[in-house]
Amino acid sequence: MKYEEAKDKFISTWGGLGSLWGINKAMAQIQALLFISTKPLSMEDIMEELKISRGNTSMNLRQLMDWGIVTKQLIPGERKEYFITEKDVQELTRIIAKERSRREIQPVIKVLNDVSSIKDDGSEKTKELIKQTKALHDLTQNADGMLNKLVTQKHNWLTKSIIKLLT
Amino acid sequence: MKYEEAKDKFISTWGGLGSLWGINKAMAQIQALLFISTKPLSMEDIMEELKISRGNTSMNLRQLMDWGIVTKQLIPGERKEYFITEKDVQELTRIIAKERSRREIQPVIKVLNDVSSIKDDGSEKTKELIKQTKALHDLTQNADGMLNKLVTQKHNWLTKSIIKLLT
DNA sequence: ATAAACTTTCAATAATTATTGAAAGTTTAA
DNA sequence: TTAAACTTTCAATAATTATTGAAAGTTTAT
Repeated sequence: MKYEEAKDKFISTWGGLGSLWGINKAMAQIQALLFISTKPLSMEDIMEELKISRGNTSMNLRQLMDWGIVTKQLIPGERKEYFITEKDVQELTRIIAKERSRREIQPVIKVLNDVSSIKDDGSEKTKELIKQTKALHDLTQNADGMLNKLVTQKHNWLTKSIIKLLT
Repeated sequence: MKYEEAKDKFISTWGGLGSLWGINKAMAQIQALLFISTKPLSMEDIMEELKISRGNTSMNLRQLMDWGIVTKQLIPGERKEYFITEKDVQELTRIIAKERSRREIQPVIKVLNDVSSIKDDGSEKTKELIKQTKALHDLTQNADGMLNKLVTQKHNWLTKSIIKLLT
């Protein structure tokens, strides 16, 4: 496999994974492109490389910046804006996990908590609703908490050895 | 909040979460409905409760069975097929994690491995592609391995205490 | 102040994905 | 074997989501 082919394969696979996760394809592809680029890229560069429109590029870059994954890089003497992405995968994971937790998991935990807190009127179906949503609530909360802990703290010897144990 | 309202809220929230994950809304809602039901439900029951068509119900039930989350329950003397879902959240998580790993994560690991294995021609951009996809490969593989470990093994004292530590 | 260089916005359109419903298929009972 | 009871399939359609491109907006240099 040659460089160009490998690059395209990486970008399109990463893009596909993104859309599978509710992150849109263009957004994932822009991130992928920046991730393997050796230098900051302009909007023009990105449009050309991925063959997407100016508007699309602009909107998705802004989203990536909202997420905190991509930042502007001003190059002295240049009028254009250039962009770079976080290159450390550990840090990237941390940001993504945190953002997904905030946007997706937290609201679900809230609803599960509300639903599982309805008054028990003694009927079998109410009991079941309470019991099952409570179980889901606890699980979701634990999983989310674990994810944040694992991912937030820079790896110290303890987490390192735990991961070793589990891996 | 009354039972009916709580039920609807749960089903629609769960459905929304599903679509956020690339699982379609109807599929997630059917699972949610079965999850809080006190008895097996027929296709008719599901169609009526969720106001979706027969075809839609049939297809999505089949998908849920493919995933191993829902099973047919034959009721003696009844002609119709009835359905139930796994009620233990721990087990549900195990099944879903395994399935997502198989369908989504594994193919990505493979591509990352292929891409990061291209021949190093000495150029800076090739080096960067190899380095970054390798980092992503390792991370993805570790995360996937951890997920499987955490989720596959029934909780014994060790994992329980690790979770306590992390939570 | 003006214009060139660039970015953002957003209504229109295209692409994708989900849903319907009716015809075809299957199973069971008599 | 026939017909009723039920399920599956799939082409058509609807709903949703992504993308374009040109007009409006902004910033910088002169």
